[in-house]
Amino acid sequence: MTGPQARRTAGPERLSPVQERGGRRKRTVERRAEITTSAARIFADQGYAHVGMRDIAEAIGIRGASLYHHFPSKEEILYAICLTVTKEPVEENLPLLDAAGTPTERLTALVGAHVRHLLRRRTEYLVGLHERPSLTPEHRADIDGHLQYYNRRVKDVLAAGMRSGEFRTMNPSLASLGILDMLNGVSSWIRGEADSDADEVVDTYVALLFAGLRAD
Amino acid sequence: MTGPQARRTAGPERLSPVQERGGRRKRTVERRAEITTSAARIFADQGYAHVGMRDIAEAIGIRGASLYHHFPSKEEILYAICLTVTKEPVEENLPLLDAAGTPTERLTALVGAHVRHLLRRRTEYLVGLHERPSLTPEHRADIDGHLQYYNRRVKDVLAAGMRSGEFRTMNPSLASLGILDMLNGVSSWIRGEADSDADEVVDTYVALLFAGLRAD
DNA sequence: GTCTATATGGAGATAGAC
DNA sequence: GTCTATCTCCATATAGAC
Repeated sequence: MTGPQARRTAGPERLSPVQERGGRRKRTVERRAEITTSAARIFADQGYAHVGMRDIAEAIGIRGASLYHHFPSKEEILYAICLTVTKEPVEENLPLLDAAGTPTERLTALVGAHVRHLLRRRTEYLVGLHERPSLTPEHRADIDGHLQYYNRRVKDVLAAGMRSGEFRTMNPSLASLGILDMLNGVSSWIRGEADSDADEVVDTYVALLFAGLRAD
Repeated sequence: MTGPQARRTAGPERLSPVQERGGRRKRTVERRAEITTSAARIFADQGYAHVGMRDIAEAIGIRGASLYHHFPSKEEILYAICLTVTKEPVEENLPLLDAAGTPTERLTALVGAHVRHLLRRRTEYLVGLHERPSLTPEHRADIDGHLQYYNRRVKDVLAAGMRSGEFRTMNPSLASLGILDMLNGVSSWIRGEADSDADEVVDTYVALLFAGLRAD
C-alpha cells in the first residue's frame, strides 16, 4: 500500500511444486485440496464467519499462520470452495446438454449428473450455495456468473422442448429456477455419498419433474 | 452464574408496553419489529456473522448498546427472524391442509400460501433458511422442529393422494423435500413483494409439480 | 429507552526464524 | 512448509448516567 509497487505483482512466486522425494512436508497442491476439503466441512457445520483460521489449521494438524503459505486470506479459501460447486458443474455437467438426444433425454442426464456431483461435493455445496455474501464483490460476481450460466443453459433446453411440443408450455425461466433449487436443496438433507444413494433421489425427482404428481 | 438464582427467572420483566401518549421513545413492541426487520435486511446482504450490533443499531438510528434493552443478545435477534419463517408458516399455511378438498386442491392452496408468505417475508426467509448454524443448539433444535413438522405435513398429504390413486406413486418423503426446496428457493431470486408478483411463480410451479414437464 | 464509556476477548494477518 | 510470537483491530456485551 505504501510502496511504489503492488506486492502481488512483483514476480513469479516460485512455489516449488515438489519437495525432495518422500519429503515429510506435503506438496503444495495436496495441501490446498486438504485445506479446502477440511474448511468446507467446518464452514458447513459452524458457518463461515464463526470459523477461525486456527480452527481450519488445527483440523489438519498445522498452525494458523501456516495457512497463509497456501492461501492469501480466509476469503480465498471460501472462493476455492465456491468454484468447485459452480465452475466444476459447468464444465462437467453441461456437456450433457450438448449431446445427442431429445430434450427429455438430455435433461434427464443432467439431473442425474447434477445430483451425483452434488453428492460427491456435498459439504462444498452446503457452503458454496449459502456463504456467497461473504465473498469479495469480484469473487461474488464470478461465482454468480457461473450459476447464472448454468441456469441459462437449463432454461434453454426447457425452451427447446417447449418449442418442439415435447414439453408443456410454461415460463421456462421460472421452471429452470425451480428445478435447480429443487436439485441443489438435496445438499442440505442427503445422507451418504455413494452414487447408489443418489439413485433413489434421481428416480423420484425425474418422475416428479417430467410426469408430475397427478396420476395418469 | 455465580449467584444463587438464575437471572432470567427472578420474576416478571415488567416491560411497560406503552410509554405516555405520543412519547418520543418508541414502544418496545414496535422497536422489536423494527430491529428484526432491519437486521434481516442487513444479515441477508452481508451474512449474519459479519454484521455487528452497531450496524443493526445505526440502521434504525440508535446506538449499539441500546439494542440490549430489546434483545439480550445478537443471537436472539436471529432466533426471532428464524421464527417468522418457520413457526409462522406452520400456523398460517398448514391449516389449509386440514380444509375440505382433495389432496390436489389442498396442496395447491398450500403452494400459493407458501409463496405469498415467502414474498411478504422475503429477507427473513433468506436469513432464516441459511443462518441456522449460528443459532444456539436449543434454538436450532426448536427451529428445525418447526421445519420438520411442516415437511411431515406435506409428506402426509402427498401420501394420502398416492393412496387414493390421485397422485402417482413415488417416494413421498423425497417428493416433499424436493417440493419444499423448490418453494423456499424462490426467496433467493424473486423480485417485488406484491401478491401479484407471486402469481406467475405459483402458476408455473403448480403446473410443473402437478402436470410435469411432459406434454400430454 | 437511549446514551457514553469501557471491559474483555477474539479474529485475521504479518515478521522472521528454522 | 511450518513454526512462534505478535500486531492491530473490531466484536459482543456490560455499567451506570440521564
